[in-house]
Amino acid sequence: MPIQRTTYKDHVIKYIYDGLRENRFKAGEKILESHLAKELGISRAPIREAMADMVSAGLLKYRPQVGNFVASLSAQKIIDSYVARGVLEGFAVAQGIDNFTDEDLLRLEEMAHRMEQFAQQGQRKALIDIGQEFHEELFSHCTNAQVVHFTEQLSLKLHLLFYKHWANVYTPREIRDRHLQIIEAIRNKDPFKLERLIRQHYIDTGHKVVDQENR
Amino acid sequence: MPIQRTTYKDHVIKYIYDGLRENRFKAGEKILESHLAKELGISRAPIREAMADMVSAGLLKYRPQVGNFVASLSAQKIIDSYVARGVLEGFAVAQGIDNFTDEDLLRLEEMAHRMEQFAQQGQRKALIDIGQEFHEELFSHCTNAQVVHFTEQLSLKLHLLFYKHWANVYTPREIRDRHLQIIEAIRNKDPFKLERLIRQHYIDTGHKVVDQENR
DNA sequence: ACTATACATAATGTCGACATTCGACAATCG
DNA sequence: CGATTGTCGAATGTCGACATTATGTATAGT
Repeated sequence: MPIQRTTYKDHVIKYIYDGLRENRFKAGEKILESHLAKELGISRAPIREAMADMVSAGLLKYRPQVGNFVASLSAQKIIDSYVARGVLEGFAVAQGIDNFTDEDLLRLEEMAHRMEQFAQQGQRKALIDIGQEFHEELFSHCTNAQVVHFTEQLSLKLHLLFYKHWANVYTPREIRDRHLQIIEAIRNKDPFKLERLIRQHYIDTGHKVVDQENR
Repeated sequence: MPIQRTTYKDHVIKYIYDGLRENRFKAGEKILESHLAKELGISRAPIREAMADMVSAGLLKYRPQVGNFVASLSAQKIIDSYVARGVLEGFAVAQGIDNFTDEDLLRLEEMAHRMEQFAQQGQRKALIDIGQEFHEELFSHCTNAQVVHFTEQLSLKLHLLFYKHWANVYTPREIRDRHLQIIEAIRNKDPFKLERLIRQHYIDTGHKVVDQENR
């Protein structure tokens, strides 16, 4: 694997992203280039580039001649993002339905059960990591680069919400069963049902996250 | 409509975009910042920002410490993009199927017939403009901001190919009939068929564009 | 007291220059 | 002669400063 030289921009992106996750940058708040520049001891150039990147990722909002603001995710936008993800992932997985081997399915089943355990034990981070792994495995058979790209873009945005709420949205058994249902649909080689199932799963999750958010 | 102050970056984006359309920038070719800077008589800063934007739009490819290159759209990538667009637009239109009025449908039908005429008369630009209008009308009832965003991003990329090939991909009658089919599915209030229809339409188009490209 | 204008402050947009890194060619060695 | 290493030019990454613009405040006018 070719290592790639890390530039200041990447550090700044990570810095802002972590700040968003830790809620140090609050929704709607303006992020001053000069503040970050002084804070990180670098010039404004790499900071501008980093923020431009995060704007295109949907994490920041940019107003010309004014500056960059933390994107405020309204309930509707959250739902829209989850729906979009469901549409894309539903298609992606259904499209590659014939490429799953029995071993893939066993591995996925094992993950589903481990997720249940972690959820029972309240191990948030482990649960989220396995969840990520599960969906990466699902996606691994998708050959459509464009769909993969969009989905990754969405992941970046939704991961912030995931991290805050996902662990509380479903009971451990629900988590297990929802994932087992998907596996079952793959096993039955029913792409239409599989696509509908995944799409609906994300729609449900979106609504639940919003409910959790308005608390 | 609030006018927004135009900055150098926007001009540069348009400049590069036009260059791509006119094939002055060839696929795989490197675009030098200093070259554009001298050519446009401005500094490198706005040019860097413009190119970063086009990278996130998928029109350029960026290699750290090396520079920006014109994204070379392989046959597979072209197909992938059309498929992705079909998936998104299929969902978007189907989701808003109940919001179409009879007048909307009549207007769409009229467009379909005008498209046939323009195609017969070889009026490429008019044909493409109407086509754009048709799809905007379809999309106008989609309330999912995220889906709309992705689709706009794709439009930017596909429009380049559209502009080169679309007019030659279908016969005038095919153009009319394909669009009338979509209208008919809306009229029948059958969201599942509608979604499949639109998705398949883009998949077909993608393959035909690729065939046209390899000539 | 309220509106409108003018001003002051501060942030963004842009610039030119320097530092670092890449890619190609030349030189060296086996 | 092929491969590796060294060198050099050029392009990107970053910087600090200046120009332009937005926002808030003070002032003037009715």
